[in-house]
Amino acid sequence: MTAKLSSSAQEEFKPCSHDYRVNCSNCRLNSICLPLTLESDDIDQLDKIIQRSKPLQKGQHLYREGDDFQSVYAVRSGTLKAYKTTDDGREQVTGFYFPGEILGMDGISKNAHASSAKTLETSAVCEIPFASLSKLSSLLPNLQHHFFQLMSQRITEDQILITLLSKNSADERVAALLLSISSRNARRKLSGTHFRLPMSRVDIGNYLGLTVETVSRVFSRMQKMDMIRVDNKEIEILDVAGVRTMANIAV
Amino acid sequence: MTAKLSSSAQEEFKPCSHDYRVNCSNCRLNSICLPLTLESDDIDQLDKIIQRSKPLQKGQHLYREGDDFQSVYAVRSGTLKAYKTTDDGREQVTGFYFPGEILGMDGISKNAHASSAKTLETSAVCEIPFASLSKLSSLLPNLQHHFFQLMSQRITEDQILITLLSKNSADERVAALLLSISSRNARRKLSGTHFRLPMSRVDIGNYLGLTVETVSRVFSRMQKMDMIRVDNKEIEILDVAGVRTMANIAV
DNA sequence: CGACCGCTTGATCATAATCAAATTTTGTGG
DNA sequence: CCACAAAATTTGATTATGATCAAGCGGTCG
Repeated sequence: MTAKLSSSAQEEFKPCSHDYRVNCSNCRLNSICLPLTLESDDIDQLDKIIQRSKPLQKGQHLYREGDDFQSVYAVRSGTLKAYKTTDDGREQVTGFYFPGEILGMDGISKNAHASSAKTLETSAVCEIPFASLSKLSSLLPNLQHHFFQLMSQRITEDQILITLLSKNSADERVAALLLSISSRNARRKLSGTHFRLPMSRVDIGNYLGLTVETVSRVFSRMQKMDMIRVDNKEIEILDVAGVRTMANIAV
Repeated sequence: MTAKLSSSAQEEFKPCSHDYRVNCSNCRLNSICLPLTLESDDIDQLDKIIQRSKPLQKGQHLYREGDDFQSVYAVRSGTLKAYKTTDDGREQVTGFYFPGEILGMDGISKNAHASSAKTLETSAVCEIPFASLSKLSSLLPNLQHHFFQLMSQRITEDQILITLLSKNSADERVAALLLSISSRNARRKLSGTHFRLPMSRVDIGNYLGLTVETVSRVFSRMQKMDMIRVDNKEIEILDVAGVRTMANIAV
């Protein structure tokens, strides 16, 4: 299974990763990220509490399950996976995080991170100290509301995953993941039909409750049906309607 | 499979369902519910925004997917299930809600309920208008923080369910659900070893991603192994350690 | 160059789904 | 309170989906 993809409409995605003058006001992600609903003055206040780190290398941890909870994080560039370790030492991938998305909110309830977060490629994040965010939220109703919305959205999306795992076949799960990644790319003005999967087949299988072999077979089958073209991690969706039909869900 | 259970250490659970003088201060659930972290004065303020309804009959909806989101709800007595309807018309049960637990938070993100909620038996709820709660949260940092914690807890619990669905066998899933219900009963000072399941086998299967038949078989198997005694909806856990071993998870 | 890793493909097996039917429980009306 | 219908649950037989076991391929890195 190696259909060479010509060139990849790829993330030339370093939204100022190395530019320390970046701030929320001029970040190209601000329309999908935390500042979403804020007025310009309010964004400046938010900006003051945010800490921008230097990029993390592939495979580095942002935090680990059990670590003291101090902050939530917004992905600035790259991709991360969140995962829990089960009692018998296995791993469960609970989510993938793309630029503009917020992770770490599951640490609030116990004041300790409930999962680990690891980069899948070189990535940069904005650290948002939760104590400061809470304080600011009390002052800015828009911010408070938006953060409530973000948490609620996480709940809603987890419920969609629950449904997927509970009711859908291997084909449907894989197709749904492709559509999810596609729409998240499109949201960031990247190609929704031609992209590079930042995660391994193992991670995909783990996330979807399937084995690597099954994931691989589904990709092969979809390629044979001319729904997608697969070249290693490069994916081209050739027949969006077909993939939607296979997913059998509204994504 | 009919091992008659002598008498049921049951919920004589009407924490003042019909007593309209009830308020958060004197509610016996206040130590596990929303007022958890509040000072007495603050509880009174919270109390003012809460609306107590008359009991809902079995099978009634508290809200439906798509309804305008106005409020979250605390269960006062009885049990509810939350469920989503998939595109092809099937149902996915996303959670069961016992007294002291909060539901409806998934409606915040889109300002419309993302799932439906239906009573499994006669139940009473406290309605908490979200606009008022938000406003009050800005004034009471403890309340804001506690509500953030509640949402975070929902996320954490959903992730546990995701892991269960993704990695665990039918036996493990059913055993884990029994332990979950057991511990939630214990939290309310009810028996953790002898209780009545408020939901049907269909609902259990639906929630756990299994068919009714499989759920029934697992119950039978557990009974044959003298881990539990089953009499219709009455469950007695005879061998807690055994059930824990079968669940193969820390609940 | 060779070892390793990630991915793919094939063959076989096991778990839970599906199909089918009996049995119990529940609800309703007389 | 009983009779009957409808719904829920249990049990059995068979099947299908995806897991497991096994092997090979291709690329990368020391």
